[in-house]
Amino acid sequence: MIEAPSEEAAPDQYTEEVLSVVELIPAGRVMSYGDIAEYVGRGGPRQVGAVMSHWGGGVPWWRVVRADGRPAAGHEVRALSHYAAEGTPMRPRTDRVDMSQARWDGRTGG
DNA sequence: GCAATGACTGGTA
DNA sequence: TTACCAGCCATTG
Repeated sequence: MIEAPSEEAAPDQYTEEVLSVVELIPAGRVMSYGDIAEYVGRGGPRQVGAVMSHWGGGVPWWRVVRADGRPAAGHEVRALSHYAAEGTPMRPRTDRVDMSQARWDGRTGG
């Protein structure tokens, strides 16, 4: 169930798709904007980011990072706290996620 | 239709 | 790692 963080207008089906994917990302794993865009099969990474910017407040947005492993702009510190709490594979000496391990393929392992 | 903007992506320096 | 450029898709003015 996706609900708005405030009395804003209801999201479109595309928005529900994106938010739904973000919600099913397991802890300790992440997905890039481009991956989600392909997962839903609609729009592109910019559209996913746009949806997150408006409705990301109701989903584990920190599990959505850029292709480089960097978290959302303006929320890096917030994301870092979650990564440490979920045991997300991070790169040493950097505040970025190890996409080589943290990148979720949309499957729980099988 | 054109120009500007955006929680993006890949290549090059 | 950071900075610049070109490409991509949709929204807004």
